Amino acid sequence: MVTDCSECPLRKLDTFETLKGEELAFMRRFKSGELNIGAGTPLLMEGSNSPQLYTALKGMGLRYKILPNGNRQVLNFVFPGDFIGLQAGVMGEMQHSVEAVTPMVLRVFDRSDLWSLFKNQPHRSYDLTWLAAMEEHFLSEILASVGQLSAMERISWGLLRFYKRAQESGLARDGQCPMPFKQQDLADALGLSLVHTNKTLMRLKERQIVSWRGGVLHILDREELESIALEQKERPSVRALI
Amino acid sequence: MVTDCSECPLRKLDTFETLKGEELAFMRRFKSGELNIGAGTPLLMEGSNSPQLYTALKGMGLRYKILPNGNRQVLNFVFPGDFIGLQAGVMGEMQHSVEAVTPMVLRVFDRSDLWSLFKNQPHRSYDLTWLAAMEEHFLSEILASVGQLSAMERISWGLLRFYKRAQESGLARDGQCPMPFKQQDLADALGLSLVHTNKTLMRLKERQIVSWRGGVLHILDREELESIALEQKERPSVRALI
DNA sequence: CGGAACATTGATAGAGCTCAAGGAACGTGG
DNA sequence: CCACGTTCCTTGAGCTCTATCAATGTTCCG
Repeated sequence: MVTDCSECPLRKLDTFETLKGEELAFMRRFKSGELNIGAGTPLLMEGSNSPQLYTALKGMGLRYKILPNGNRQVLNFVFPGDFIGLQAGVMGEMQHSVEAVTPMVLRVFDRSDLWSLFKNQPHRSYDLTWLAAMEEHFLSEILASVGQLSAMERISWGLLRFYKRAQESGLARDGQCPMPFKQQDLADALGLSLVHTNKTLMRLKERQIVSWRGGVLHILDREELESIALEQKERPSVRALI
Repeated sequence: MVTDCSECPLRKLDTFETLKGEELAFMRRFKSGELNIGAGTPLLMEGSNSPQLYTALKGMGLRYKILPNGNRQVLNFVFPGDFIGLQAGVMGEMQHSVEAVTPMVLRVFDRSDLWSLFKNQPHRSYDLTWLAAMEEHFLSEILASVGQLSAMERISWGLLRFYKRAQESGLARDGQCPMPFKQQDLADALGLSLVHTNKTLMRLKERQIVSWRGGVLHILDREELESIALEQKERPSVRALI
């Protein structure tokens, strides 16, 4: 069964208007299919020139870079609703890799349609730029955390951030959300070693601040977690007023 | 004297065509003036909702975030030709601050014109998205370095990257380029302490690999520097083929 | 039941931080 | 032109945090 465009996750961007008839028709032509992949499947590889773009509909994934020394930096976690491959679409080549961590369902777009989108759908192209700016914003937040926080602060920040992201995607309830990643993934995302990540997580568990077992993350003491993570302010959710 | 649009740095993006008459006329209307600021002047503040966008014409600057604990993460260095404020333009609010480090000359654009650009100039709006994707790409490279490299590797990588960037901007010759930043800036960019940054720089100087004095950076042994920085491959410079 | 993948724990070493002080460069005012 | 303050750079000492190494537990699946 193919999800209809009128309920596409990308559309959550439309805060000031819904798709008009003509636009909707365009988007229906734009999409080119749906893709199911298993856990662990690589979706895009660094250096590849994929002819396809994706929107994650279900499941979770991982964006990462492998460095010349073999180390892996996880750039972020892919949630349902995320757009994948904009870089390749716009720059001609992926600068990082993406792989599925759970089974995923993806909406597939044809890259060659991207230019016609810019030509004919200013609203959509504006949304794309907005998306790119958002990703840039999130990356800079991660960079600031990895660059400036201690291990305990980073882990707390990372878990909190993940939870908030899950909330926005409607995946969280009662202070818990799915967390299908490995400790190694979190370590690679925060620039910490696996062992130290584990020990830090242990301390958070002992202190009854979080629990993370069996692929489920519980936030037990959000206030405490926020104070450790140095997080006060909410993330911006306001659209531009143009 | 006002720089003419036909020699605007933004135009270096045009690899497959130059501005046609109509487009050029549009861009001339788009720009709204030129701005001179002194060294140390804050240009945009995190949280501000600036009605202006800028293109750096001359001078250098710094993008950074201040964390709740007072630490500063430098996101990157601003070179001539860089676009400043796209985030605010598209998201409605800056998520980081920008300040001049040398005296700067900036081309000023009016944010309210951005939407008409999307509506009327698909090429320009495509370029903007490309720009945002490029910035995302650079940020992810920095993140990977900060997250995964040792201090010596990071410093080498940072200097090399800076030099390459200067080369692209035409600011480098004979293995040297201007480097008007402080060691503290580099330290904050790479997530290192000032003291350790200094000691690591000293070792690079002793080994005759780089020299950095009086605001000028010399790359003395580029091969060695590249090998320490784990850099082999060139950065991508290919435009999308759409 | 056996093996693979992942999580946990302890011991040890070293990279990088902090503190503290001194030196160099540079602009400013007398 | 020199004294002086400020800013930035440099260096040493000591200590902490985090990485690494090496086992042992645990879970899950074939």
